Formats: sequence, structure tokens, C-alpha cells
Amino acid sequence: MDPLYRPEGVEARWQRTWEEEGLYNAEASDPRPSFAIAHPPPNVTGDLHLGHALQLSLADTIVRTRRMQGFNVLFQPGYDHAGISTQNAVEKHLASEGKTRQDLGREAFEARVWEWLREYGGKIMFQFRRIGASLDYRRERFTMDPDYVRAVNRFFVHLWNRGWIYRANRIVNWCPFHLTSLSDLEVAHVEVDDALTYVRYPFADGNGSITIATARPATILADVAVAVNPGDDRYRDAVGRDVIVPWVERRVPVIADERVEIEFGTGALKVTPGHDQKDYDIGRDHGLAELTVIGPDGRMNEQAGELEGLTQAEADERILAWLRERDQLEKRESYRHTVALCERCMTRIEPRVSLQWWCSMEQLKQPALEALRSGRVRFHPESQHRFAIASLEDAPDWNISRQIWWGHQLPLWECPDGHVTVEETAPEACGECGSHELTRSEDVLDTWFSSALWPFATLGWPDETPDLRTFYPGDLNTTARDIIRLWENRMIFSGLELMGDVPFSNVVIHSLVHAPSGGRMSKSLGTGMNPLALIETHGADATRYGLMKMASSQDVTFSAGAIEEGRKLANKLWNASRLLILAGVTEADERASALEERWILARISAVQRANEGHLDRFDFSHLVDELYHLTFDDFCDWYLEAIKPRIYGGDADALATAGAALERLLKLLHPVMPHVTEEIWSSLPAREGRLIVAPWPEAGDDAESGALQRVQEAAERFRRSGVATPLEGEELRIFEAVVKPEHQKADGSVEVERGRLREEIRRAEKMLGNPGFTEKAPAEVVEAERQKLDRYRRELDALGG
RNA sequence: GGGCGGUUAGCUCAGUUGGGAGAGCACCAGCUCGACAAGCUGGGGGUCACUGGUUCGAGCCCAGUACCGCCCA
Repeated sequence: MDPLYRPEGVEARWQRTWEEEGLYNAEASDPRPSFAIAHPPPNVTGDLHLGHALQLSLADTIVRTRRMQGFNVLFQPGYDHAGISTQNAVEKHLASEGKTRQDLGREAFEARVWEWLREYGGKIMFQFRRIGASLDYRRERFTMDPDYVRAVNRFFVHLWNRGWIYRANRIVNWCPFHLTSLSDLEVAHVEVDDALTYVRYPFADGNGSITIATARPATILADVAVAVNPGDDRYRDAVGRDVIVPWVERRVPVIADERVEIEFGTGALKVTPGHDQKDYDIGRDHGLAELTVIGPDGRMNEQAGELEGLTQAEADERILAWLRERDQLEKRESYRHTVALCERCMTRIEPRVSLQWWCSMEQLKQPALEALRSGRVRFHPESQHRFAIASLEDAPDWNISRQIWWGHQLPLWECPDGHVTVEETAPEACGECGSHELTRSEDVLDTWFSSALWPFATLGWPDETPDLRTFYPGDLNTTARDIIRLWENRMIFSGLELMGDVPFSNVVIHSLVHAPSGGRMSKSLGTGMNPLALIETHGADATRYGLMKMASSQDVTFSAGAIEEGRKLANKLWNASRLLILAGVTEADERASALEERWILARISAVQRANEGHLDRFDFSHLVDELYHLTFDDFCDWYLEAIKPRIYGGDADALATAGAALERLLKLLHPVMPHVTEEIWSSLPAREGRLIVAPWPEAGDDAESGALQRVQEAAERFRRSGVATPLEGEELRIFEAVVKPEHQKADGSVEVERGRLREEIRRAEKMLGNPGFTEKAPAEVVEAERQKLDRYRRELDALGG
């Protein structure tokens, strides 16, 4: 064994071995209780990022623990087809050949996507393996698998038959580049420097004008009202009068609405329901028309008259010139605000009224709300549980259609008379009029429509399969905050609707790891971090450890120190094992007789018990912290030092006990640091079977976990000041073995120790001299303080002070 | 504007029911004793953001202020 642990090679070898030996496998026929995780799967085009690495570290720690505890564990791997993300990647690829998807046509484009995926897709599963995630890789699923497509169609038909799917004109996030509606998650918000334009709208009766402020002059053409806040005294008299919209010279009313911000601009808002979400809401409530002057491509459309075909910036200029000419342009000022961009192509999002398919949420979400409120599904931490409930309560109807080509095409056909037929497979004829001239909807479903089925579609739904019976409902998901609304909640309501049960009972929302500079990690900002580089440098075990150490319930800043700590722990463990192996350990048998042996076994049991609790509460940073201190402080610095003279003296019982203690330590550490522990396990003599499936021990008696306290205090005092504490028997033996007083420079500075004790006595006397404390504090607190004071006085006496 | 969270050592973070401010890293000093110098031991370093309140006692509870972050509009 090398004195320095090198994870290179070791880790990949075990990853291969575990998988080849089938130790990651889950079987429906296994009679043991099941434990299943079907995470939101990664994008098929994706690369491992730090969020994945953290998610996998947490989940795999639980998965490996449950596996050792005897559960039939299914950790489900797979890919999401990631509609717009994948389409964008392929379109970029095409662009490098000077082509567009329209050049190819839909069918050829889809073929091209599959081809592209064969070459570039699916790489992330190798990266999952590389971090040691113990997924059952045989069960890899893809949301575009034929069976999965069948499940998606079944879901759509189901919702249709329930009467919850409908078509409507609504305002949506529209990407002018991809020519599709987008979900909120696919929209990024960035701050930009812009201009706020103040425009006078003359009253129709010729008496004066009202000034509005807008960041988008081009949308003036679609104005249908001016709104003011009913509490705004400045405009009390304006409400009910009409104004003339510039350029189009349209006569529109001034209305009152609570949603208008008094402080913004002039307090008067031009209302453009066709091109702004808030205006859209106001327009709906006031029964206003929804005009659109901007087309799908982001340019002015035919409704814009002579401006048709211009970009919005060009239209802005023309309109501003028109306003200047007529002295209706009051002023322009610089204005910094956030605008929405398409996350994939960074094109400015166009809020736009368009005809889309929607899924009504009103009834669909009710069972999920009930499951959350009653705690059948629980998000952790608690604040995220409340957020999940609020998100579902407020969930608007779901826009499920996208105007892209990569995805699940809606199983919906129309005849020339506009009758809609919905079936899982292509119908022969219109369900209403029998027409054979059927045209399938060109839209595809929102990616999360299919993602919502992941926990059971991966198990064979809609068929009733053994897998489904064994592994549904599952147990746990771990994910990031922004996934709650888009994914976790949808898995819950889909599971309840289709399976009649929740897909999991716990969802751990892990923290967000910021870049070392403090800001968020992002590829486009160049602040991203490649976890594979961390794994290459420090090892997967160290990376897992470090990420868990960083990940508390709140967001954290990445610190390389945490991963370095993990690397040190792996090396420490390696060397502790090396000591025992070099000392000739041949068996593992708890024959504890000496004090330090009873103590270390009690300590290991205490930590095991504590960590089982930490795992149940999903408190990973405390879990790894316990392991670190157990290994460094207790196992290495005290226990191994204490038994060294005995094992070098050929004490077979001591060596066998040490072998057993090491095995228990390795078991506790395996879920966090699987590779180094398995490597050591395999180096121990007479080892049968793999650590990954070794049975999790029962935590033993930990009553003696404080048994070394007197020796440890004596060591501290001696090391600090050279003052010896009288000890005898086993305590003296351990003290001499660990502290090795002959090697210490005992300068005998008794005065330092006396000063320390006098300070303690002064503090305790002051506290006990306060009647408020002795009369009002709980008796046990006062008594504890008295005993401490007595002890300090005795110790000071013993030092002749 | 709405919601959530944060502010503790030079850095990254813990801190349980209110009862002696902690860890890792960094820094300083000492230690080659048959696992590990990528080690061991000791030490220095804090106005717990600020203001007020409750309390015998506040990092922790309450009110407010400032600054930072994330999500939503």
C-alpha cells in the first residue's frame, strides 16, 4: 500500500466492478422492502454540472445506506428529451452548415436530431458513473422511447377525456427566434439599460392631455386604454374620459385599476393587453380588446399598417419622430430594468397573445394540494414545503403546447370542419363527422408534460408491470429549488391522477452553490465549474464529501477547502488502514476488553446513531462532519495511538478488535466515500463480499462514549502547560501511549494553568453571586454551575494555588 | 412591488429547548516517536451587521434599520 492514497484508477475500477457484478441492480422479484428514487432526469444533451454533482452526492449517500440496510434499492437513470434545449443545439449545429430547420423540413429535422443525439447525446450518464452514483444503469430510459411516447399519449387522452384540455388565446412567453411559446423556466431575466419614453395622449375633447411612460413605444399602436390607480388624486377627473392614442389616432378610455403603480413613471399606464402580461390581466377584467401589432417573428405585423415588417427598434424611431413633430413627446430618460430572454438563444422574449392548448389545473391539482397539506409528501426544508404548497395553490392553467419540432406531437387531429379528435394512435376518421381528411396538430407538448410521468412511466406504465408494483410509489427526490413548480409538483399531481398515489414521500431541496466570486454559477458568465475537473483532481469521494459539507439548507459559496478536507479524510482512512494491515491484522472480531476499545466502539455507535438521525432529517453537512471527527480525532488520534503498544507487542485480541472497529468505520463512511472504503475493504484479509452490499450494523451500546474524558482532559492540560494530572491503571497507560510525555517539552508552567483556573473560578463566582440568577434560573442550571466551581477550586488546590 | 433566505474568526461555514462563541482552511510556534509532514501538538485571532425591546441571562426570542442573494411580478 502506497503511503499516499491515489484515487486515480481505483475509483473507475470499482465503478466498473460494482456495475459488472450487478450490485447496482434492482429486481422486481426481490422480496425485500423497496426503496426507489426516480429523479428528474438530466437533459439528454446535458453535461454534468455542480448541481447534478451535489444532487447525486446526496441521493447516492441515501441510496447506498438503504442498500446496506437491506432495502431492494432502485435508483432510476435516464434522460429527458428537453425539447427546446435539444432543438436549439441541433439548430446551432445546422447553422454552422448554413442551414435552418425549415430548409430540412420537419421529418428530416427530426431524423437529424436523432442522428445528432446518437453522436453527442447521452454523455452525462458516463459522468454519473464517474461520480460513483449507484444507479441501475441497465434501466436507462429516455422520454422519447416508444413506450414512453405511448405513456405520454395516454396521459393526454386521459386529460382530454376528463375535459381538462382546451384551446385558448392567451398571453404567453414567446421566443421570436424559436417561434414558440416557452415555460417560465426557459426564460432568463437580465438587467438592461433602456429608455423610458414619456408620451402625451391628448384628451378626445381637446382639453389637455395625459402623459404615460413606456419602455416600448412600438406597442403604442396596440393600446386600448390608459389606466390610473383609483387612489391617485392627480387623475381623479381623468377617469371616464377618452384619450386619443398617438399614430393610430384611436379613441380609448381612461380607466381605473388597482394594479397601476402610482410611483412608476407618471402614474398613468398605457394598456396593451396583446403585448404585456399585466396589461393583459387588466384588459381581461375591463373587457378590453387584445390587439397585436407585433408578429411571431418579433417584427411589426400587418396590423401595424405602413410599419409592417419593421423591427421594433425601427418602429420605435418612426413613432418617436411622429410624436416629436406633434410635440407629444414629453421626454426620454434612461431606465434600467430587467427584461426576459430566451434562455437558449438569448433573444428578447415577446409577451404575446397566441392560440395555445391549455390544461386546466383547478381539479387536477386538488389531490396534490391535499397530499402536501397533510404531509403525505413533504419538502425539506420546511420553508420549501410552504413554497411548494403556495406554488400549487397559485398554479395557473398550464400551457402545454409548444411550436417546435422536437418533442411529443399532440395526439390530436382536426378535420376540415374543425372537429377535434383525440386518440392515442392515429384515428381513421373524425370522431364527430367521420371525415377522413384528418390533420394532426403540429404542436408538441411542453417537455414537462412528459417529465411529469417519469416516476411511473419508467416502470412500464400504462401497463401493469411487476416493476410498477414493486417500486411505485417511490420514496425520495432530491433537486434544486427552481424545479419544485416545474417538475416535482407535476410529478405529484400526475402520480395521484394516474396511479392513485403520490410518487414519493420526501423531496429534498438542496442548496445552490455559488461561484467562489459570490455570484451564481453560469456558463454564459464564465463562472461555471466543471465537477469532472474536481473529480479528476481530488477524486470522486473527496468531491462528494466536499459538496455535502458545503450543502446546508441555505445557499453557499463554493469553497475548495471542503473538497480538500474530503481528500484528507480519504487519505487518513487509507493510512489508518495501512497501519493495521502493516501490523498484520488477520481477523475482525470484537473482543473489546481494554478501556480504549470499549470507548471507540461506543463512539462509533454514538456517531452511527447520530448519523442515522442526520440522514432521516437530510442533514448532510452534519453527517459528514461527524465522520470527519470520528475518523481523525477519535479513531486515529486516540484509539490507534492508544493500542499501538499493544498491537506491536503482539496482542492478537487488540488487533482483531481493531480490525472489527475499522470495518464498522468503513461501513459508516461507505455511503459518503464509496471508492476508498471499498478499496480498503478489499485489502483487509479474509474479506468476503463487497462493502457496497455489506450489512449495515446495528448501532451498539454507546454508554461508554465519554469514557476517555478524564484522560483527554489530562492530555489537554499536559500539552498546554506541562502540568501532570495524577492518573493510574488503564487511564495512565492510555495517557502515556497517546501523549508520549517523554517526547513532550514539559516546561512545567504551572502558573499558566493556575491563571486559567482562577479565571474560571472568577466567572463562576460572579454568576453564582447574582441573586437574579440563583433565584430565577432553573435549579439544574444553577447546580451545574456550582459543581463546576467546586471542581475548579479542587483543581486549583491540587496545583498549590 | 410580492415572497423566501442571509449578515458569526482573514476565508468558507456550524451553532439544537435562551445558560461559558465553534469547525475546516489560512496564520504563528513546537514536534522526524515503527500509518499519514498531504502528519501531530499547542497558540493567536470575534463589538455574532446596526438600533431598541423582553429576560437574572440574548448569536438564538420580539420590533425596526442597513446591506447582500435568490425566486416571482
